[in-house]
Amino acid sequence: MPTARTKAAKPDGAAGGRKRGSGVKRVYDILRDEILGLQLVPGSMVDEAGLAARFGMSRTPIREALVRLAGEGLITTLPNRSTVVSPLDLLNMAPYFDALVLMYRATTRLAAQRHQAADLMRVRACQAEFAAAVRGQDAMAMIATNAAFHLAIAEAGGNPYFTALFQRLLDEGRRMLRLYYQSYDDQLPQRFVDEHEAMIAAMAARDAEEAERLARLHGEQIVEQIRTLLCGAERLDIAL
Amino acid sequence: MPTARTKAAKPDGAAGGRKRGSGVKRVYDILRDEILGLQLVPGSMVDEAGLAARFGMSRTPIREALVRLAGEGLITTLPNRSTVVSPLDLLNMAPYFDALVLMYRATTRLAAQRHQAADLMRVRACQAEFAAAVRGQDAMAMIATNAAFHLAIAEAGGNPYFTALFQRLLDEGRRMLRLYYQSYDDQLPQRFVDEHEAMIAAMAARDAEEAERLARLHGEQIVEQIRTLLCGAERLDIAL
DNA sequence: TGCATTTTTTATGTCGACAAAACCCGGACG
DNA sequence: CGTCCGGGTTTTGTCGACATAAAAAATGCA
Repeated sequence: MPTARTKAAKPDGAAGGRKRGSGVKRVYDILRDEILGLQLVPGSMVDEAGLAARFGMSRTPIREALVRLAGEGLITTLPNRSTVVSPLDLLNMAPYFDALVLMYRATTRLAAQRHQAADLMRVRACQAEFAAAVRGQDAMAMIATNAAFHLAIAEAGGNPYFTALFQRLLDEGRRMLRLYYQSYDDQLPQRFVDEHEAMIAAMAARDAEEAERLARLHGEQIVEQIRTLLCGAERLDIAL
Repeated sequence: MPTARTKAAKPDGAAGGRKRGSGVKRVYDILRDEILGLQLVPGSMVDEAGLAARFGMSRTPIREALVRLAGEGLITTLPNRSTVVSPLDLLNMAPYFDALVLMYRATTRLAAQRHQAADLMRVRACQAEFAAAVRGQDAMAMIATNAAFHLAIAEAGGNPYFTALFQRLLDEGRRMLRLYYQSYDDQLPQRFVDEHEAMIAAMAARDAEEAERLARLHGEQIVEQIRTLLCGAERLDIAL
Protein backbone atom coordinates (compact mmCIF):
# COMPACT_ATOMS: atom_id res chain seq x y z
CA MET A 1 0.00 0.00 0.00
CA PRO A 2 1.71 3.20 -1.09
CA THR A 3 0.22 5.30 1.63
CA ALA A 4 3.34 7.19 2.59
CA ARG A 5 2.70 9.79 -0.06
CA THR A 6 3.71 13.11 1.37
CA LYS A 7 5.38 15.35 -1.14
CA ALA A 8 6.99 14.94 -4.53
CA ALA A 9 6.34 11.24 -4.66
CA LYS A 10 6.82 11.25 -8.38
CA PRO A 11 10.37 11.78 -9.53
CA ASP A 12 8.90 12.17 -12.98
CA GLY A 13 6.59 14.42 -11.11
CA ALA A 14 4.56 16.67 -13.34
CA ALA A 15 1.52 16.22 -11.14
CA GLY A 16 2.29 17.58 -7.71
CA GLY A 17 2.45 15.17 -4.80
CA ARG A 18 -1.05 15.64 -3.48
CA LYS A 19 -3.90 13.24 -3.30
CA ARG A 20 -6.13 12.97 -6.27
CA GLY A 21 -9.36 14.68 -5.36
CA SER A 22 -7.92 17.15 -2.87
CA GLY A 23 -6.92 19.96 -5.16
CA VAL A 24 -10.36 21.32 -5.90
CA LYS A 25 -11.51 21.15 -2.31
CA ARG A 26 -8.43 22.92 -1.05
CA VAL A 27 -8.74 25.79 -3.50
CA TYR A 28 -12.46 26.03 -2.86
CA ASP A 29 -12.06 26.19 0.92
CA ILE A 30 -9.23 28.70 0.85
CA LEU A 31 -10.88 31.00 -1.66
CA ARG A 32 -14.16 30.79 0.19
CA ASP A 33 -12.52 31.77 3.45
CA GLU A 34 -10.69 34.62 1.81
CA ILE A 35 -13.85 35.92 0.19
CA LEU A 36 -15.93 35.71 3.35
CA GLY A 37 -13.10 37.19 5.37
CA LEU A 38 -12.88 40.15 3.00
CA GLN A 39 -9.26 39.43 2.28
CA LEU A 40 -10.43 39.31 -1.32
CA VAL A 41 -12.03 42.69 -1.84
CA PRO A 42 -15.55 42.52 -3.27
CA GLY A 43 -15.44 43.54 -6.88
CA SER A 44 -11.80 42.69 -7.37
CA MET A 45 -10.81 40.55 -10.29
CA VAL A 46 -9.97 36.88 -9.95
CA ASP A 47 -7.35 35.56 -12.32
CA GLU A 48 -7.32 31.86 -13.06
CA ALA A 49 -3.72 31.77 -14.20
CA GLY A 50 -2.60 33.63 -11.12
CA LEU A 51 -4.42 31.24 -8.85
CA ALA A 52 -2.98 28.31 -10.75
CA ALA A 53 0.49 29.66 -10.19
CA ARG A 54 -0.23 30.41 -6.56
CA PHE A 55 -1.53 26.95 -5.75
CA GLY A 56 0.92 25.16 -7.99
CA MET A 57 -1.62 23.33 -10.05
CA SER A 58 -3.22 23.52 -13.43
CA ARG A 59 -6.09 25.79 -14.32
CA THR A 60 -8.58 22.94 -14.47
CA PRO A 61 -9.10 22.38 -10.73
CA ILE A 62 -8.99 26.13 -10.17
CA ARG A 63 -11.75 26.51 -12.69
CA GLU A 64 -13.89 23.85 -11.04
CA ALA A 65 -13.54 25.54 -7.68
CA LEU A 66 -14.54 28.85 -9.26
CA VAL A 67 -17.60 27.28 -10.83
CA ARG A 68 -18.68 25.99 -7.45
CA LEU A 69 -18.11 29.36 -5.83
CA ALA A 70 -20.13 30.99 -8.59
CA GLY A 71 -22.90 28.53 -7.87
CA GLU A 72 -23.09 29.91 -4.35
CA GLY A 73 -23.01 33.46 -5.57
CA LEU A 74 -19.66 34.26 -4.00
CA ILE A 75 -18.06 35.16 -7.31
CA THR A 76 -19.60 36.45 -10.49
CA THR A 77 -18.30 35.44 -13.87
CA LEU A 78 -18.84 37.73 -16.81
CA PRO A 79 -19.11 35.73 -20.02
CA ASN A 80 -15.82 35.37 -21.81
CA ARG A 81 -14.33 37.99 -19.63
CA SER A 82 -13.15 38.48 -16.12
CA THR A 83 -14.56 36.82 -13.04
CA VAL A 84 -14.88 39.09 -10.03
CA VAL A 85 -15.55 38.62 -6.36
CA SER A 86 -19.26 39.30 -5.99
CA PRO A 87 -19.77 42.81 -4.67
CA LEU A 88 -21.93 42.97 -1.59
CA ASP A 89 -25.10 44.75 -2.42
CA LEU A 90 -25.72 47.31 0.27
CA LEU A 91 -28.56 49.00 -1.56
CA ASN A 92 -31.44 46.60 -1.40
CA MET A 93 -30.87 44.76 1.82
CA ALA A 94 -34.54 44.53 2.72
CA PRO A 95 -34.93 41.13 1.02
CA TYR A 96 -31.84 39.94 2.80
CA PHE A 97 -33.16 40.93 6.19
CA ASP A 98 -36.56 39.46 5.45
CA ALA A 99 -35.02 36.12 4.58
CA LEU A 100 -32.62 36.24 7.52
CA VAL A 101 -35.30 36.88 10.11
CA LEU A 102 -37.56 34.24 8.62
CA MET A 103 -34.77 31.67 8.78
CA TYR A 104 -34.00 32.69 12.36
CA ARG A 105 -37.60 31.95 13.22
CA ALA A 106 -38.05 28.78 11.21
CA THR A 107 -34.84 27.09 12.28
CA THR A 108 -35.22 27.94 15.94
CA ARG A 109 -38.81 26.75 15.99
CA LEU A 110 -37.93 23.49 14.30
CA ALA A 111 -35.00 22.98 16.63
CA ALA A 112 -37.25 23.43 19.64
CA GLN A 113 -39.56 20.78 18.30
CA ARG A 114 -37.20 18.20 16.91
CA HIS A 115 -33.83 18.55 18.58
CA GLN A 116 -32.04 15.62 20.16
CA ALA A 117 -29.94 15.81 23.27
CA ALA A 118 -26.68 15.77 21.32
CA ASP A 119 -27.84 18.68 19.18
CA LEU A 120 -28.41 20.87 22.18
CA MET A 121 -24.97 20.02 23.49
CA ARG A 122 -23.45 21.24 20.27
CA VAL A 123 -25.51 24.42 20.45
CA ARG A 124 -24.36 25.04 23.98
CA ALA A 125 -20.75 24.51 22.94
CA CYS A 126 -21.13 27.11 20.21
CA GLN A 127 -22.74 29.47 22.67
CA ALA A 128 -19.80 29.03 25.03
CA GLU A 129 -17.41 29.92 22.24
CA PHE A 130 -19.49 32.94 21.34
CA ALA A 131 -19.50 34.10 24.95
CA ALA A 132 -15.74 33.66 25.08
CA ALA A 133 -15.35 35.74 21.95
CA VAL A 134 -17.51 38.45 23.46
CA ARG A 135 -15.48 38.44 26.65
CA GLY A 136 -12.30 38.62 24.59
CA GLN A 137 -13.75 41.48 22.50
CA ASP A 138 -12.65 39.61 19.39
CA ALA A 139 -14.91 40.89 16.64
CA MET A 140 -13.83 38.32 14.08
CA ALA A 141 -14.39 35.44 16.47
CA MET A 142 -17.75 36.89 17.47
CA ILE A 143 -18.93 36.86 13.87
CA ALA A 144 -17.73 33.34 13.22
CA THR A 145 -19.01 31.83 16.46
CA ASN A 146 -22.34 33.60 16.19
CA ALA A 147 -22.85 32.10 12.73
CA ALA A 148 -21.80 28.70 14.03
CA PHE A 149 -24.27 28.99 16.90
CA HIS A 150 -27.25 29.66 14.67
CA LEU A 151 -26.12 27.09 12.16
CA ALA A 152 -25.97 24.50 14.92
CA ILE A 153 -29.55 25.38 15.78
CA ALA A 154 -30.54 24.98 12.15
CA GLU A 155 -28.95 21.57 12.02
CA ALA A 156 -30.77 20.58 15.17
CA GLY A 157 -33.96 21.48 13.33
CA GLY A 158 -33.10 18.89 10.74
CA ASN A 159 -34.40 20.67 7.65
CA PRO A 160 -31.64 20.68 5.03
CA TYR A 161 -33.40 23.24 2.86
CA PHE A 162 -33.56 25.76 5.67
CA THR A 163 -30.03 24.94 6.74
CA ALA A 164 -28.65 25.51 3.25
CA LEU A 165 -30.39 28.84 2.79
CA PHE A 166 -29.51 29.94 6.29
CA GLN A 167 -25.87 29.08 5.79
CA ARG A 168 -25.82 31.08 2.60
CA LEU A 169 -27.42 34.03 4.34
CA LEU A 170 -25.04 33.86 7.26
CA ASP A 171 -22.09 33.62 4.90
CA GLU A 172 -23.19 36.60 2.91
CA GLY A 173 -23.81 38.36 6.20
CA ARG A 174 -20.29 37.72 7.37
CA ARG A 175 -19.02 40.21 4.86
CA MET A 176 -21.53 42.87 5.88
CA LEU A 177 -21.29 42.13 9.58
CA ARG A 178 -17.63 42.94 9.50
CA LEU A 179 -18.56 46.49 8.69
CA TYR A 180 -20.91 46.39 11.62
CA TYR A 181 -18.89 44.71 14.30
CA GLN A 182 -15.85 46.79 13.60
CA SER A 183 -17.61 49.62 15.35
CA TYR A 184 -19.60 47.63 17.86
CA ASP A 185 -20.81 49.01 21.09
CA ASP A 186 -19.72 47.25 24.25
CA GLN A 187 -23.02 46.33 25.78
CA LEU A 188 -24.61 44.97 22.62
CA PRO A 189 -22.65 41.73 22.37
CA GLN A 190 -23.48 40.89 25.95
CA ARG A 191 -27.12 41.39 25.13
CA PHE A 192 -26.76 38.91 22.29
CA VAL A 193 -25.26 36.42 24.70
CA ASP A 194 -28.24 36.77 27.01
CA GLU A 195 -30.68 36.39 24.15
CA HIS A 196 -28.87 33.29 23.01
CA GLU A 197 -29.22 31.85 26.49
CA ALA A 198 -32.93 32.54 26.51
CA MET A 199 -33.31 30.82 23.16
CA ILE A 200 -31.45 27.78 24.41
CA ALA A 201 -33.71 27.61 27.44
CA ALA A 202 -36.83 27.77 25.31
CA MET A 203 -35.55 25.08 23.00
CA ALA A 204 -34.61 22.85 25.94
CA ALA A 205 -38.17 23.26 27.26
CA ARG A 206 -39.44 22.38 23.76
CA ASP A 207 -41.47 25.59 23.80
CA ALA A 208 -41.66 26.19 20.06
CA GLU A 209 -43.74 29.35 20.30
CA GLU A 210 -41.44 31.00 22.78
CA ALA A 211 -38.32 29.90 20.90
CA GLU A 212 -39.63 31.39 17.68
CA ARG A 213 -40.67 34.57 19.42
CA LEU A 214 -37.21 35.02 20.90
CA ALA A 215 -35.54 34.22 17.59
CA ARG A 216 -37.70 36.78 15.89
CA LEU A 217 -36.87 39.47 18.39
CA HIS A 218 -33.21 38.52 18.21
CA GLY A 219 -33.17 38.80 14.44
CA GLU A 220 -35.19 41.98 14.27
CA GLN A 221 -33.01 43.59 16.86
CA ILE A 222 -29.87 42.80 14.90
CA VAL A 223 -31.48 44.10 11.75
CA GLU A 224 -32.44 47.29 13.50
CA GLN A 225 -28.93 47.75 14.85
CA ILE A 226 -27.41 47.40 11.42
CA ARG A 227 -29.98 49.66 9.86
CA THR A 228 -29.36 52.48 12.29
CA LEU A 229 -25.65 52.00 11.87
CA LEU A 230 -25.75 52.14 8.09
CA CYS A 231 -28.30 54.89 7.80
CA GLY A 232 -26.47 56.87 10.41
CA ALA A 233 -27.19 56.55 14.08
CA GLU A 234 -27.84 60.22 14.54
CA ARG A 235 -29.83 61.73 11.75
CA LEU A 236 -29.37 65.28 10.84
CA ASP A 237 -31.19 67.12 13.58
CA ILE A 238 -31.98 70.68 12.72
CA ALA A 239 -34.56 72.64 14.60
CA LEU A 240 -36.35 74.91 12.21
CA MET B 1 -19.18 9.73 -35.31
CA PRO B 2 -20.69 12.81 -33.79
CA THR B 3 -21.46 14.39 -37.12
CA ALA B 4 -25.04 15.28 -36.26
CA ARG B 5 -24.53 18.93 -35.49
CA THR B 6 -27.65 20.70 -34.45
CA LYS B 7 -27.08 23.52 -36.86
CA ALA B 8 -25.69 23.44 -40.33
CA ALA B 9 -21.95 23.21 -40.20
CA LYS B 10 -20.36 26.59 -40.07
CA PRO B 11 -17.74 27.23 -42.70
CA ASP B 12 -15.17 28.20 -40.11
CA GLY B 13 -14.39 24.56 -39.61
CA ALA B 14 -12.63 24.98 -36.30
CA ALA B 15 -13.32 22.77 -33.31
CA GLY B 16 -17.08 22.49 -33.31
CA GLY B 17 -19.00 25.16 -35.13
CA ARG B 18 -20.74 26.66 -32.11
CA LYS B 19 -20.35 29.87 -30.27
CA ARG B 20 -17.81 30.06 -27.57
CA GLY B 21 -19.67 30.11 -24.31
CA SER B 22 -22.69 28.17 -25.46
CA GLY B 23 -21.50 24.63 -24.94
CA VAL B 24 -21.78 24.56 -21.18
CA LYS B 25 -25.14 26.27 -21.11
CA ARG B 26 -26.61 23.95 -23.70
CA VAL B 27 -25.48 20.81 -21.90
CA TYR B 28 -26.62 22.24 -18.58
CA ASP B 29 -30.08 23.13 -19.86
CA ILE B 30 -30.64 19.84 -21.64
CA LEU B 31 -29.43 17.70 -18.77
CA ARG B 32 -31.45 19.71 -16.30
CA ASP B 33 -34.60 19.25 -18.34
CA GLU B 34 -33.96 15.56 -18.70
CA ILE B 35 -33.36 15.14 -15.01
CA LEU B 36 -36.43 17.10 -13.97
CA GLY B 37 -38.51 15.36 -16.62
CA LEU B 38 -37.45 11.98 -15.28
CA GLN B 39 -36.05 11.00 -18.65
CA LEU B 40 -32.87 10.42 -16.70
CA VAL B 41 -33.87 7.93 -14.04
CA PRO B 42 -32.92 8.97 -10.51
CA GLY B 43 -29.99 6.91 -9.38
CA SER B 44 -28.78 6.11 -12.86
CA MET B 45 -25.16 6.67 -13.68
CA VAL B 46 -23.97 9.67 -15.68
CA ASP B 47 -20.96 9.08 -17.86
CA GLU B 48 -18.86 12.06 -18.87
CA ALA B 49 -17.34 10.40 -21.89
CA GLY B 50 -20.72 9.27 -23.12
CA LEU B 51 -22.13 12.76 -22.79
CA ALA B 52 -19.07 14.16 -24.52
CA ALA B 53 -19.69 11.83 -27.44
CA ARG B 54 -23.38 12.58 -27.46
CA PHE B 55 -22.97 16.35 -27.56
CA GLY B 56 -19.97 16.26 -29.82
CA MET B 57 -17.68 18.18 -27.52
CA SER B 58 -14.85 17.57 -25.13
CA ARG B 59 -15.25 16.41 -21.57
CA THR B 60 -14.31 19.79 -20.14
CA PRO B 61 -17.57 21.68 -20.78
CA ILE B 62 -19.52 18.55 -19.86
CA ARG B 63 -17.70 18.49 -16.58
CA GLU B 64 -18.45 22.13 -15.87
CA ALA B 65 -22.12 21.57 -16.52
CA LEU B 66 -22.07 18.60 -14.17
CA VAL B 67 -20.40 20.65 -11.46
CA ARG B 68 -23.14 23.23 -11.73
CA LEU B 69 -25.84 20.59 -11.61
CA ALA B 70 -24.18 19.09 -8.57
CA GLY B 71 -24.23 22.51 -6.96
CA GLU B 72 -28.01 22.50 -7.26
CA GLY B 73 -28.24 18.99 -5.92
CA LEU B 74 -29.57 17.50 -9.12
CA ILE B 75 -26.69 15.08 -9.47
CA THR B 76 -24.45 13.53 -6.85
CA THR B 77 -20.81 12.85 -7.51
CA LEU B 78 -19.07 10.14 -5.55
CA PRO B 79 -15.38 10.93 -5.15
CA ASN B 80 -13.21 9.40 -7.81
CA ARG B 81 -16.05 7.23 -8.95
CA SER B 82 -19.32 7.51 -10.71
CA THR B 83 -21.65 10.48 -10.71
CA VAL B 84 -25.32 9.59 -10.48
CA VAL B 85 -28.59 11.41 -10.93
CA SER B 86 -29.64 12.35 -7.42
CA PRO B 87 -32.26 9.90 -6.21
CA LEU B 88 -35.41 11.54 -4.97
CA ASP B 89 -35.70 10.90 -1.31
CA LEU B 90 -39.22 9.73 -0.66
CA LEU B 91 -38.51 8.75 2.93
CA ASN B 92 -38.09 12.00 4.77
CA MET B 93 -40.27 14.38 2.87
CA ALA B 94 -41.41 16.25 5.96
CA PRO B 95 -38.64 18.83 5.67
CA TYR B 96 -39.43 19.26 2.02
CA PHE B 97 -43.08 19.95 2.71
CA ASP B 98 -42.26 22.29 5.56
CA ALA B 99 -40.02 24.33 3.32
CA LEU B 100 -42.45 24.25 0.43
CA VAL B 101 -45.40 25.49 2.45
CA LEU B 102 -43.32 28.19 4.08
CA MET B 103 -42.17 29.43 0.69
CA TYR B 104 -45.74 29.37 -0.59
CA ARG B 105 -46.70 31.63 2.27
CA ALA B 106 -43.71 33.94 2.21
CA THR B 107 -43.67 34.53 -1.54
CA THR B 108 -47.41 35.08 -1.82
CA ARG B 109 -47.44 37.48 1.09
CA LEU B 110 -44.56 39.46 -0.32
CA ALA B 111 -46.16 39.53 -3.73
CA ALA B 112 -49.37 40.89 -2.26
CA GLN B 113 -47.41 43.68 -0.62
CA ARG B 114 -44.89 44.60 -3.25
CA HIS B 115 -46.13 43.57 -6.68
CA GLN B 116 -46.28 45.96 -9.59
CA ALA B 117 -48.95 45.94 -12.23
CA ALA B 118 -46.75 44.15 -14.76
CA ASP B 119 -46.02 41.38 -12.24
CA LEU B 120 -49.67 40.61 -11.80
CA MET B 121 -50.13 40.44 -15.54
CA ARG B 122 -47.44 37.82 -15.76
CA VAL B 123 -49.05 35.88 -12.94
CA ARG B 124 -52.39 35.98 -14.68
CA ALA B 125 -50.79 34.78 -17.90
CA CYS B 126 -49.31 31.81 -16.07
CA GLN B 127 -52.65 31.10 -14.49
CA ALA B 128 -54.30 31.12 -17.92
CA GLU B 129 -51.76 28.58 -19.15
CA PHE B 130 -52.34 26.45 -16.08
CA ALA B 131 -56.08 26.55 -16.62
CA ALA B 132 -55.57 25.55 -20.23
CA ALA B 133 -53.42 22.63 -19.19
CA VAL B 134 -56.09 21.52 -16.74
CA ARG B 135 -58.77 21.74 -19.39
CA GLY B 136 -56.59 19.76 -21.75
CA GLN B 137 -55.88 17.16 -19.05
CA ASP B 138 -52.19 17.46 -19.85
CA ALA B 139 -50.43 16.33 -16.70
CA MET B 140 -46.96 17.40 -17.84
CA ALA B 141 -48.16 20.85 -18.80
CA MET B 142 -50.03 21.14 -15.52
CA ILE B 143 -46.86 20.50 -13.57
CA ALA B 144 -44.81 22.94 -15.58
CA THR B 145 -47.38 25.73 -15.66
CA ASN B 146 -48.18 25.36 -11.99
CA ALA B 147 -44.52 25.79 -11.12
CA ALA B 148 -44.30 28.78 -13.46
CA PHE B 149 -47.34 30.32 -11.79
CA HIS B 150 -45.91 30.16 -8.31
CA LEU B 151 -42.50 31.22 -9.52
CA ALA B 152 -44.06 34.29 -11.12
CA ILE B 153 -45.61 35.11 -7.78
CA ALA B 154 -42.24 34.71 -6.10
CA GLU B 155 -40.63 37.08 -8.58
CA ALA B 156 -43.39 39.58 -7.99
CA GLY B 157 -42.43 39.42 -4.33
CA GLY B 158 -38.96 40.57 -5.26
CA ASN B 159 -36.94 38.55 -2.77
CA PRO B 160 -34.22 36.70 -4.67
CA TYR B 161 -33.40 34.45 -1.70
CA PHE B 162 -36.95 33.19 -1.48
CA THR B 163 -37.20 32.90 -5.24
CA ALA B 164 -34.05 30.80 -5.47
CA LEU B 165 -35.08 28.41 -2.72
CA PHE B 166 -38.60 28.20 -4.07
CA GLN B 167 -37.37 27.41 -7.55
CA ARG B 168 -35.19 24.67 -6.19
CA LEU B 169 -38.10 23.23 -4.24
CA LEU B 170 -40.42 23.40 -7.22
CA ASP B 171 -37.81 21.76 -9.41
CA GLU B 172 -37.24 18.97 -6.98
CA GLY B 173 -41.00 18.69 -6.69
CA ARG B 174 -41.42 18.29 -10.41
CA ARG B 175 -39.90 14.84 -10.17
CA MET B 176 -42.15 13.79 -7.31
CA LEU B 177 -45.22 15.50 -8.70
CA ARG B 178 -45.00 13.37 -11.79
CA LEU B 179 -45.71 10.36 -9.64
CA TYR B 180 -48.67 12.21 -8.23
CA TYR B 181 -50.21 13.76 -11.30
CA GLN B 182 -49.98 10.58 -13.28
CA SER B 183 -52.89 9.27 -11.25
CA TYR B 184 -54.68 12.52 -10.64
CA ASP B 185 -58.32 12.78 -9.89
CA ASP B 186 -60.41 14.92 -12.21
CA GLN B 187 -61.88 17.43 -9.81
CA LEU B 188 -58.62 18.22 -8.01
CA PRO B 189 -56.93 20.23 -10.75
CA GLN B 190 -60.02 22.39 -11.14
CA ARG B 191 -59.89 23.05 -7.43
CA PHE B 192 -56.32 24.23 -7.81
CA VAL B 193 -57.42 26.58 -10.56
CA ASP B 194 -60.03 28.10 -8.27
CA GLU B 195 -57.56 28.46 -5.44
CA HIS B 196 -55.13 30.17 -7.76
CA GLU B 197 -57.83 32.62 -8.75
CA ALA B 198 -58.56 33.41 -5.14
CA MET B 199 -54.87 34.02 -4.49
CA ILE B 200 -54.67 36.38 -7.45
CA ALA B 201 -57.68 38.30 -6.16
CA ALA B 202 -56.16 38.67 -2.71
CA MET B 203 -52.87 39.85 -4.15
CA ALA B 204 -54.61 42.33 -6.42
CA ALA B 205 -56.42 43.70 -3.36
CA ARG B 206 -53.04 43.89 -1.61
CA ASP B 207 -54.51 41.87 1.24
CA ALA B 208 -51.33 40.28 2.53
CA GLU B 209 -52.99 38.38 5.36
CA GLU B 210 -55.61 36.81 3.13
CA ALA B 211 -53.09 36.02 0.39
CA GLU B 212 -50.84 34.24 2.84
CA ARG B 213 -53.77 32.37 4.36
CA LEU B 214 -54.86 31.14 0.94
CA ALA B 215 -51.32 30.19 -0.02
CA ARG B 216 -50.98 28.24 3.20
CA LEU B 217 -54.20 26.34 2.63
CA HIS B 218 -53.22 25.75 -0.97
CA GLY B 219 -49.86 24.33 -0.01
CA GLU B 220 -51.14 22.27 2.88
CA GLN B 221 -53.85 20.81 0.71
CA ILE B 222 -51.35 19.73 -1.93
CA VAL B 223 -49.15 18.24 0.75
CA GLU B 224 -52.09 16.34 2.17
CA GLN B 225 -53.07 15.04 -1.26
CA ILE B 226 -49.60 13.72 -1.92
CA ARG B 227 -49.34 12.23 1.53
CA THR B 228 -52.55 10.28 1.24
CA LEU B 229 -51.53 9.18 -2.22
CA LEU B 230 -48.13 7.94 -1.15
CA CYS B 231 -49.18 6.41 2.11
CA GLY B 232 -52.15 4.77 0.47
CA ALA B 233 -55.46 6.50 0.06
CA GLU B 234 -57.40 3.89 1.94
CA ARG B 235 -55.72 2.76 5.07
CA LEU B 236 -56.23 -0.70 6.35
CA ASP B 237 -59.70 -0.53 7.86
CA ILE B 238 -60.51 -3.46 10.09
CA ALA B 239 -63.41 -3.40 12.50
CA LEU B 240 -62.46 -5.28 15.61
C1' DT C 1 -16.29 -24.90 -4.85
C1' DG C 2 -15.16 -20.85 -2.54
C1' DC C 3 -12.25 -17.17 -1.22
C1' DA C 4 -8.03 -14.10 -1.46
C1' DT C 5 -5.02 -11.79 -4.63
C1' DT C 6 -3.58 -9.93 -8.84
C1' DT C 7 -4.56 -8.03 -13.30
C1' DT C 8 -7.40 -5.65 -16.40
C1' DT C 9 -10.67 -2.28 -17.35
C1' DT C 10 -13.12 1.78 -17.04
C1' DA C 11 -14.10 6.39 -15.66
C1' DT C 12 -12.36 10.28 -13.37
C1' DG C 13 -8.88 14.05 -11.95
C1' DT C 14 -5.34 16.76 -13.83
C1' DC C 15 -2.32 18.65 -17.22
C1' DG C 16 -0.30 21.46 -21.02
C1' DA C 17 -1.61 23.56 -25.25
C1' DC C 18 -4.43 25.93 -28.69
C1' DA C 19 -8.05 29.07 -30.30
C1' DA C 20 -11.39 32.64 -29.78
C1' DA C 21 -13.30 36.68 -27.60
C1' DA C 22 -12.73 41.04 -25.22
C1' DC C 23 -9.65 44.75 -23.78
C1' DC C 24 -5.67 48.19 -24.80
C1' DC C 25 -3.67 51.31 -27.65
C1' DG C 26 -2.19 53.76 -31.43
C1' DG C 27 -3.45 55.87 -35.80
C1' DA C 28 -6.42 57.43 -39.55
C1' DC C 29 -10.34 59.98 -40.76
C1' DG C 30 -14.32 62.97 -40.55
C1' DC D 1 -11.26 67.30 -31.36
C1' DG D 2 -13.80 63.24 -31.21
C1' DT D 3 -14.74 58.77 -33.27
C1' DC D 4 -13.91 54.60 -35.55
C1' DC D 5 -10.76 50.96 -37.02
C1' DG D 6 -6.94 47.57 -36.86
C1' DG D 7 -3.18 45.15 -34.54
C1' DG D 8 -1.30 43.34 -30.26
C1' DT D 9 -2.22 41.52 -25.69
C1' DT D 10 -4.49 39.15 -22.22
C1' DT D 11 -7.65 36.01 -20.35
C1' DT D 12 -10.94 32.65 -20.91
C1' DG D 13 -13.21 28.41 -23.17
C1' DT D 14 -12.18 24.09 -25.19
C1' DC D 15 -9.44 20.21 -26.55
C1' DG D 16 -6.79 15.81 -26.56
C1' DA D 17 -3.84 13.19 -23.66
C1' DC D 18 -1.96 11.11 -19.49
C1' DA D 19 -2.03 9.44 -14.65
C1' DT D 20 -4.63 7.30 -11.11
C1' DA D 21 -8.29 5.35 -8.18
C1' DA D 22 -11.81 2.11 -7.78
C1' DA D 23 -14.60 -1.58 -9.68
C1' DA D 24 -14.72 -5.75 -12.49
C1' DA D 25 -12.56 -9.68 -14.15
C1' DA D 26 -9.16 -13.17 -13.97
C1' DT D 27 -6.07 -16.03 -11.58
C1' DG D 28 -4.29 -18.95 -7.95
C1' DC D 29 -4.76 -21.65 -3.84
C1' DA D 30 -6.95 -24.26 -0.06
